[in-house]
Amino acid sequence: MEEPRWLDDREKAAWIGFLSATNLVARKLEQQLKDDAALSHTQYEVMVQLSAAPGRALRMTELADRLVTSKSGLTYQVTQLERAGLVARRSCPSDVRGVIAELTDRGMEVLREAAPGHVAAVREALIDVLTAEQLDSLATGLGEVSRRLRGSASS
Amino acid sequence: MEEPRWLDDREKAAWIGFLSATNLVARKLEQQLKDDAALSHTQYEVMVQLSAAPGRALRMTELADRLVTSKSGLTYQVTQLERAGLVARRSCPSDVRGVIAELTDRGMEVLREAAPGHVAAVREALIDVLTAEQLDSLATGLGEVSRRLRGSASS
DNA sequence: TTCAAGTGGTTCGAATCTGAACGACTGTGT
DNA sequence: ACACAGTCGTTCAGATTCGAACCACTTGAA
Repeated sequence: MEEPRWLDDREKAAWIGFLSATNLVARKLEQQLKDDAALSHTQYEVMVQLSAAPGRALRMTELADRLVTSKSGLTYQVTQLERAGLVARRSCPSDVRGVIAELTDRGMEVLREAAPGHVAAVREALIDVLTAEQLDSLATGLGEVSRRLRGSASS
Repeated sequence: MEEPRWLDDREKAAWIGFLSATNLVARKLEQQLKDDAALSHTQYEVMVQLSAAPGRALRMTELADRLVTSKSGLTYQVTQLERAGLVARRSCPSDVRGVIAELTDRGMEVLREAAPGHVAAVREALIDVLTAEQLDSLATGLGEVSRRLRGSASS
């Protein structure tokens, strides 16, 4: 049994900062969206992805990958958004099994109304707190972290 | 209605990196702990906090604050850990209302067994991917983010 | 002392998430 | 053509989360 390499002080500080910032920011944004737009963060992210996609539409699996969520979780959320009239399901022309989620006009409108407040909250909680160097480090470092972690996903 | 300050490219990269790294790392560690130690990440964190506290014990509220979770969520998890014999509830001497969660010997043992694998996973997913500068930026920047966000919490 | 306001933890119901199982279909190799 | 492994999205049961309501107790002020 090898003695594990424990985290030194610098590493521990980074890890604790990451852990708590992660939770606190998520919690903050969740609340902001719930209060100001009656949306969960997941729902908001679904809509953002769709709005940026060609034809405002994406396959379910593609969407699940981008959101880093399970397929079943996405099914649930898309159903909720569909009930609210913000997203519509279409069947995929090239694959009968496939389902395409499409942002409706109403969804686009809701997103446009929600976006400014959400961006402001993101700035307040995270972006505007960091220096330019810290921003670059975050982008580069966490970008690399994400790249490596993608490609070991499942269901 | 003011035109909101949208995120520029650097900011957007940082935000997207943060978002996806957050989800991917959480998912990875959740799975590692489930597979290797049959613990959820929340449960593991409860035990880590307790193990580092004087007397291996903390008040419920204090614990909830440290974990950035709701009081009811903590009640649930502590109950689970109690059933598993890893944590015990004691009543608080100085406040009859209070409840103190204490790590049992068995809990300490389980934690000791789980820790090496978990630290290794944390290294692999995050710490060892970053350069020394990025680590410092993370620690400093996200530390500040956390500090600011604490102090607007609720139950 | 006494009262009002606040705190600590639990309980409850509702929402959400996950993995496994499923049914339907695709695509490849033979 | 044909099997057969893989993919797509859904459904299901179970686990977890949250906030609101609640009760018991504490605290501070009158």
